Amino acid sequence: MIRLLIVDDHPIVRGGLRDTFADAEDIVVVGEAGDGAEGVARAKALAADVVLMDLRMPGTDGVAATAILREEAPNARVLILTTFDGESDVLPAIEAGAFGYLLKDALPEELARAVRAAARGESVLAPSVTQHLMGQVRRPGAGTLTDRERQVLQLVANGSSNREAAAALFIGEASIKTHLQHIYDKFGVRDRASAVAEGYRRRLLT
Amino acid sequence: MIRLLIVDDHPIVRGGLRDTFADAEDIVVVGEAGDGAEGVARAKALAADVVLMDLRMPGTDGVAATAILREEAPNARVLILTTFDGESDVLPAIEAGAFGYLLKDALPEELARAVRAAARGESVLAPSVTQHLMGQVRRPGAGTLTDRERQVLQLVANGSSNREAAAALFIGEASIKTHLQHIYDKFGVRDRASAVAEGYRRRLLT
DNA sequence: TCGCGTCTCCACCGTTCGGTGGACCGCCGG
DNA sequence: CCGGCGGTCCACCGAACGGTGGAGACGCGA
Repeated sequence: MIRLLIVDDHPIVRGGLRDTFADAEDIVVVGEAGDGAEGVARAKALAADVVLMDLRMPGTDGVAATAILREEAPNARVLILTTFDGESDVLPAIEAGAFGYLLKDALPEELARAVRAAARGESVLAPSVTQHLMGQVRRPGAGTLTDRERQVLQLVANGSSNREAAAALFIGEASIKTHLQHIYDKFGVRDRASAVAEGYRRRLLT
Repeated sequence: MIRLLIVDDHPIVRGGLRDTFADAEDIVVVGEAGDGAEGVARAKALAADVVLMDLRMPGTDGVAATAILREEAPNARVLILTTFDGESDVLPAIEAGAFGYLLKDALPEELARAVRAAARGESVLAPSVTQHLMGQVRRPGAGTLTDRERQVLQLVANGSSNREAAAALFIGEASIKTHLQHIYDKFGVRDRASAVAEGYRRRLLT
């Protein structure tokens, strides 16, 4: 019998998931949690085998909770279940130790299969996620901005001139220009406006 | 008895919603749909009183479906139910004729109350939505770009200089500059980079 | 230990951009 | 019928930006 814990901040989604596993005779939902911290606590207290975890949650989010669980309850296999197939969250989640990454589009049967696979220690990825993951591995580094570059781009998107961005980061204007040049190179663009656009398209900016 | 139709592309969410209304004796879920077009068809066929509609769906999205329903089934009251409290979707949805705008954070009881209110012809808005709506009404028209301005902004986001954008639209460079100035005024920004950022935030750009 | 990546900074130059204050036209609605 | 809005265009100026080609310092991993 697989002991399953559901972690999602939406009561409706929790209800739907609980329902989904009601028919599965080899899976029992041992508990629910509404945020990451609660999820970690319950996973330990209830000795969950598999944790179905939402990514976007108030407070401790899914990635952080997954990382904590890897440390404190290594027996619990985490399955990420999210609405977004946006590229940005996949890698952090997997780095944090998630066993799978599923989309909420998934059919109930797919979910049950994924839970069983995770319980066996196998990995399950949604097709679109697999594709994206391959794309990442293929170009290691390229197309990824450094932390500093992201900061600069965010400031520029918020209306900072080079001078203002420099002041905000306590560095020289020349450094801002260098960072921007590197961003242009990585994105294949020629000016700050399209760099900002590309930043939004790659979901690096909010 | 209130006849309720659920329109959402996620089976899990549909299941959770169906569950939510199982207890309500004055509400009966008469059907479900997985996209906007299907939702419109079912709303008409099933004579739904209230339609609980997700915004983000493949194909016909919630806003489009709402607009069609206003035309073809004016008796059906549409309640938008979405994960995002992002500013961008509220106005289009309400303009399209939605009776309410709720977030999926809502508790089951709140949902039931909202459905009953909509059936009575009242409007229900999530608190954060109300706040945003007031902010919008305060500046009527301001913040909306004209078609031409959107075209210019899109070109700029794609890396065009003023000269290139002018060539693309077969107008003079001076006109591009004028359009950009108007965009800056409307957005409250000072340069093209942050105008592009604002364009993405308002979901005017893709 | 030796690279490689990251972050920092410099100078110079041409080009582009942003700000301002206009102007004219066509169209629609009061 | 006239005002407002959207679209087009003009000139001028200073400031900011983009391009180039460097360079030194640090830390991490091979």
